[in-house]
Amino acid sequence: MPASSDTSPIDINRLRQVCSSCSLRDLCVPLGLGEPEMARLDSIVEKSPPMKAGQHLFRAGDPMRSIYAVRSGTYKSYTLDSEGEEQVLGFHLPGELVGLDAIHPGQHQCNLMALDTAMACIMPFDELTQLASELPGLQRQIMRLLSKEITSLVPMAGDHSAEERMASFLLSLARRFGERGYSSRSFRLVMSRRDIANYLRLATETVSRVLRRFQDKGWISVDRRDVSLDDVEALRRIADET
Amino acid sequence: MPASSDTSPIDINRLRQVCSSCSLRDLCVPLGLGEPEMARLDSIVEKSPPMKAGQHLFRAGDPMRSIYAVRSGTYKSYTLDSEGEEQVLGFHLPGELVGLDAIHPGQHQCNLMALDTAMACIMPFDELTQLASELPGLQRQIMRLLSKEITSLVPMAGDHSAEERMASFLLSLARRFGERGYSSRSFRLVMSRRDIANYLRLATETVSRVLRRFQDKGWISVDRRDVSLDDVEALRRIADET
DNA sequence: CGCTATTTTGAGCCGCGTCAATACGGGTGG
DNA sequence: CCACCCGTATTGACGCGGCTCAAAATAGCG
Repeated sequence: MPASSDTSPIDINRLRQVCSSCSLRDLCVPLGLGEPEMARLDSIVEKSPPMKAGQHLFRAGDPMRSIYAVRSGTYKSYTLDSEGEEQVLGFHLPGELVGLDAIHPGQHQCNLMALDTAMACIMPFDELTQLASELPGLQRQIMRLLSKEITSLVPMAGDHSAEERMASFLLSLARRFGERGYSSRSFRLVMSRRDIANYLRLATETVSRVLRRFQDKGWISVDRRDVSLDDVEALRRIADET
Repeated sequence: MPASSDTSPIDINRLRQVCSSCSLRDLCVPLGLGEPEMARLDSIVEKSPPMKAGQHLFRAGDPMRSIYAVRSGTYKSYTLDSEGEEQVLGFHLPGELVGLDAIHPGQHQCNLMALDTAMACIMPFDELTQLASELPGLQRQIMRLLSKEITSLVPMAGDHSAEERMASFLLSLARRFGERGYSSRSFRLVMSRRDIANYLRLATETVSRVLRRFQDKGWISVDRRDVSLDDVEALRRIADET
C-alpha cells in the first residue's frame, strides 16, 4: 500500500485530536472530561497557525467569535488607555485561556500579542456553548475557568510594594512553569523588563532595582532574562500570599 | 370562600415568583429569558432572610453551594490578608451577583457583609448549572455575568492617582444607581470613608482630602454621606474612562 | 449631656516615579 | 573578525504624591 493513501486519512484524523492527545489537557478546558466527551471537544477545536513574536491573535474591538487557549509559547494581553499608553494585563502560558473578558460585551476588550513563537487553540464560542449544554462536565469546567480568571485578578488589585509585587510575580511564574512540567526553580523571562514593569504597575527602573536587591540578598540569580529562585521561602515571606 | 384558603396557595406561588416579578430582572440572571424559562428559574431561587448591617451572607472558606444576587440593600466583599488586615474588593448593589470567585476552588474566597439592611437571592449552584444545561439562554447569561466580573476588576488593577480613583468610583456608583432607577446625580454613600479608602487602596485621610478638593472645585457637593455630582464632565475627564 | 467612633485637617517623611547618563548586547555591514 | 549602531537594561540624583503620625472637629448614640 502506498504511503500517501495510508497516511493521509490518519493525518486528517490526527489534526482533529487536538485535546485528547494534548499534554496540557489537565490544565485546560478538557479537565474532567472522559474519552467520548473529549472526542466531541476535538471536533470543534481548531489550531491557529504558528505566530511569530509581535503578531496578534486578536485586538480590542474585534468581534468575539471564539475563545482561545494557549497551545505553545507565551502571549501578553494589554489594553491602550486614552493617551495610547499600553497597559499589560497578563502573561499567558500554555494551557491558559484568553479572551474570556470578551464574552460579556461580545467584543474583545484587550489585545493579545505573541511574545515568542506561539500557537493557540481556537474554540468557536457558539459551538462551545452548544457542546457545553450537552456535556455537564464541560459546562462546569468553563465556569470554573471563568471563575479562576476572576480570582487571578484580585491580587493585582491590591496595593502592594514594589518588592511584594515582584516576589509575587516570580512565584506565580514559578508555580505555573512547575504545573507545566518545567523547572519552577529556574526559567527564562520571555517578556521584556518594560512589559514586566508595565504589568506590575512599576517603572522599568524600579524593576531593575528590585531584581538587583533580591540578587544582593541572595534570593535570586539573574542573568539577562534567565532567573533562578535560590530562596523561595524568602520570596514567599515578602510576597505574603493569602 | 374564606380568605385563608384563598390567599394561602396564591402566597406560596408568589413566594416562588422571585425573578419573573422582580424589577431587577433585566440587570440580573434572568436577562434574555422568556416567560417559561423564567418560571423554571423561579423554581430554584430562594430568598435569604433580611440581614442587618454587619451580618455576613458567607465567609471566606465556606463551602460554595450557591451563588447569590443582591436583592436589596448593599453588601461589601472583602478578604483578610496574612496580617489580618481587611481588603475591600467591592460594593454590591441590587441585581449584582456575588460569590462567583468561589466556583473554581469550591470554597468562598471572600467575606460578604451587609452594609445596611439587605436581602439576597440564593441560587443553589448544582441546580442552577443543571438548569443552565437545559436553557441555553441561561447558560449564556451566566457566562456573560462571569465575564463581566472579570472586566470590572481590570480598572482596579491599573495604577491610578487618588483623584482618578475617586472620580472613577463616584462615576461607577452614579452609573449603577442610574441603571437601577435611582438618581445618578445625587446619592448616599452607604459605606464608611474607611471602606471607601480601603477599596480604593488609599488612606482615609486621602479620601477626605480628595473629596474636599473636588468640592472646592465645584465638581461635587458632599454632606456627610450624601453626595451630589455637580460636574460629571469634569469627573469624567479626571477618571479617564477607557 | 457626655462618650466614643468617624471624619477632617495639618505636618513631615518615604517609596517610587521621573529625568539623565551610562553600560550592555545583539545584529549589521565593512 | 571587528567597528559601529541602536534598543534594552542598569545605575544615580532628585522631586512629589500619598502614607503616617498627631490632633481637632463633628456626628451618632445612650
